[in-house]
Amino acid sequence: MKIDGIDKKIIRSLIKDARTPILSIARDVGISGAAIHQRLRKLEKSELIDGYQMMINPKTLGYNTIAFVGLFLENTAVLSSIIKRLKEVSEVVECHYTTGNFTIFIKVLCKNNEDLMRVLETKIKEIKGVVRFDTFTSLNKQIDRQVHV
Amino acid sequence: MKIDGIDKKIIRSLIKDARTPILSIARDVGISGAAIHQRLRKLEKSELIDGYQMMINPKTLGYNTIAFVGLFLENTAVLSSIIKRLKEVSEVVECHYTTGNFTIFIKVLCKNNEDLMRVLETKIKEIKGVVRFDTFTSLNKQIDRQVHV
DNA sequence: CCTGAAACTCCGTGATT
DNA sequence: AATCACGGAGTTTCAGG
Repeated sequence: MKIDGIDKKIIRSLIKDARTPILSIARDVGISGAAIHQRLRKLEKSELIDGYQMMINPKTLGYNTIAFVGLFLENTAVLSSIIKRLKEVSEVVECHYTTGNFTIFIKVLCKNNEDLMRVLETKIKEIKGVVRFDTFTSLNKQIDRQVHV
Repeated sequence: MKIDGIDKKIIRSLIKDARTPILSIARDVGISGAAIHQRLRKLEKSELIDGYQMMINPKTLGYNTIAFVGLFLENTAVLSSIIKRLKEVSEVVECHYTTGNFTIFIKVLCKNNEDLMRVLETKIKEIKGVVRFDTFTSLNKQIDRQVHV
């Protein structure tokens, strides 16, 4: 997949604000709206673009605690069924299968530390196959961005 | 901040696709476009909405490796200058100040394992104040979503 | 908090270079 | 791969219930 400077400008505009009108990008870039439209269609077809999302600020909903939790599993644990159970825990917003000390690594979003404890104790620890876990609580998110284009 | 069922429908539509026309949401919900527009303005003012982003699929650009890296710092390390240096490393897409074993926890996006090694050895290890780090490489992202609304 | 209507802007496509 | 032109659609604002 090769993208040129104009594509980069389109992408950067839309990463910053996905609702930027095509025509306004066109004016910025200096070519017609139809041309931008064509390029965008091509980018979407190439699967470089994985959709457009409204971003929610979790703090406004009272979610103030981010934690990363590494799970240690029993040797006999069935991975797919653990993933399935984790999907049912709405506080789990990311889940990775990893190398290193852990087997599964998750990112959890909770209201506060007590809520985090509750989620870990009543929802994560209860999952069959999970032996123990290590928790890293984020006090402050300093960087949050996408792949550099 | 209190949001009702209609707000939730608007938010869910736009999380799924930030470019969904207001009028199409209006038809779904069964009220006028102007009403949806008004609610959206209010949600934006409330800071519940943190913008709209085009989502890039890193794999299409050759970025196939996600790693979480916990950094151990010298006691004398100056946090703000380390953050500043990390911002200059484009592969670092998230950075948290954490409790637990580490001081700083980052998420890194690289082309492959060799690239990850290069970034860690030549860009992270070189930062003054960073003593050592633990790396967890994601083999597979199973869940990736936003706070539940 | 909603509606309908008006004015404005944008989108998507087809024909053309 | 860009342009223009055009009809259909979406956005935004406002007066009014």
